[in-house]
Formats: sequence, C-alpha cells, structure tokens
Amino acid sequence: MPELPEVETTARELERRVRGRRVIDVVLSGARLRLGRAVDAAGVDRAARGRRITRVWRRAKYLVIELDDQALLVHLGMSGRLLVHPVALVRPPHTHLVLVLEGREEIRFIDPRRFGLVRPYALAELAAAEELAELGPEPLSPELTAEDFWQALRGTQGARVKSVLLDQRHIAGVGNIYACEALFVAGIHPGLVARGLSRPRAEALLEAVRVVLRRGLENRGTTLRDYAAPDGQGANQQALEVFAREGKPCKRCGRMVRRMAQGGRSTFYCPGCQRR
DNA sequence: TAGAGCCTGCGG
DNA sequence: CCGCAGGCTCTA
Repeated sequence: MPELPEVETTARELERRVRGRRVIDVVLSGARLRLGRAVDAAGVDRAARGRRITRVWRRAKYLVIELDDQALLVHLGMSGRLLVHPVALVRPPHTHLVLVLEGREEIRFIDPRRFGLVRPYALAELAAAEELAELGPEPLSPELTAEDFWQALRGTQGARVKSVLLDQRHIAGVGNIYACEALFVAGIHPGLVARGLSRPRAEALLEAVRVVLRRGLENRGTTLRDYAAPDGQGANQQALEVFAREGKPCKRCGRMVRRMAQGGRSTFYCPGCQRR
C-alpha cells in the first residue's frame, strides 16, 4: 500500500511524535513476515530496548528508526502501518512489533498481510544493508538529472515504461499508484517500451513523477483502503486522475479510464490523453 | 519479462 | 465464491 509519499509521511510524523523518547519494552508477535522469514527477535530487542529514538527517516519505501548506534529497518509491504498509540494491554490483530516508550505511549507495527519487514542493524552496518544496496536514486533529489533518468530508460531491454517506473533499481519509491498517475500527467502510454522514449519525453516523465509525488506528500498520502500514518489518513485519493478510476470519465478529456494488466499489476490509463 | 508465491481482508 | 489489493523476490 505505501509508496514514497506514504512512507515519507509516516517517517515525518514518527519523527515529530517519538524522537528523543526511550524504548522501555519491545514486544514481537513471532509471526513470519516478508518471504515467510522469521524476524530476528533477539536482534530487534537488543537494538531497541533501553535506547533512545534519535532519528526516523526514509530511503525508497524503507523506514529507518535510529536508536543511538543501532537501527531498525522497516518496510510496510502492502498492508503495513506504523502508529503511535497510548500503551494498552490489548492490541489490534496483526500487531507484529511494539516499541513501548517512556511516557505511556507505544509505536505499533501492524501488518495483516505480512509482506513487510523489520530487521535490526548496527547503524554503521546500515549503509551496506542488502535491502538498500541496489536501490536507484531518490526521485525528489536534485542529484537525479533528466539526463541520468533518460540514460536509465535507455539502458533497459524490452521493458515497458510502467514496469521501469516500478523497478526500484532505476528510480526508488514509486509504486503502482504514482507510476500510473505520473504517466497520465506526462501523457505517456504505459505500454510503451521504455528504451524508445525520446529525451524530451523522458524529461517530461521525470517532471511528472516529481509533480505527483510532491502532491501526494502535500496530501499526506493516498488512503484507498487502510493506509494511515501516525496522525491519520491521507487525502490524496481525491487528487487521483486515473488510479482506481476504471470506467469513469477522464477528468481532462472525458473518455473512459481503462485498466489493463502489466506484470501481474493493474495499470490505469486514459486512452485519449496517453499516447504511444 | 511473465508468473507464482508470500498473506489477509474486502467488495461484488 | 471469485477477483482484487499502495510490494518484493525467486523461478522459468
């Protein structure tokens, strides 16, 4: 569920709410998370218990909760949330990690589908973490130039442009919603072979990615089902042009928005506004 | 570069 | 009951 704007919103709100607080207890559900792998319970406990939360930040769709010289790397998968809640004995189903803080509040990681990830790292080892090793550039960073992006597109084989946007090795943090929205804003058909995009169209696409991500951030993310940040739901759903709007009229040209399958995911697009 | 698989929950 | 869901990884 969560893409760059949702994860960034979660990071900012966590930072605001819990930075500087000490973790006095750690509770794990024991459930297996991503790929059916067990969470390193002893490692998580060691990394968090008794330490102070010094910083919370985002890289791609990963969150990093820094605790002094330790860190927890967290991915929300499809259905994960990180919430701040008053301490309670009874917690909602699918609560897989709780960091109990001084001050009668706790951070809860709740993930019904269990595609998420929680993994402890020594802060000094984080830069070499396998999860972060192959990630491409941050789309909102000025260090990513249109030229770089165009070269990345040109370096792909036969991949469609939509799939390339989802590939975290080329550009990090874009998911299904914002990929569809960016292609609409750029007027590009999702089925185009990425390698064949002209330099001006590549530049327009990068600009569109930035526009939709910034808008998503301003709206604190898109809540279609159950996404929520610590301070509540997002508002970006009302700004969506094509995503989840199959059969509805395009807001720009009035033609019906279509849905097609690409790589096992749904792609929403307007056949009038998005050209090959 | 598809497709399956990992999971639960919801809406039609 | 079936299909579908803001992700990622491994396989053919």
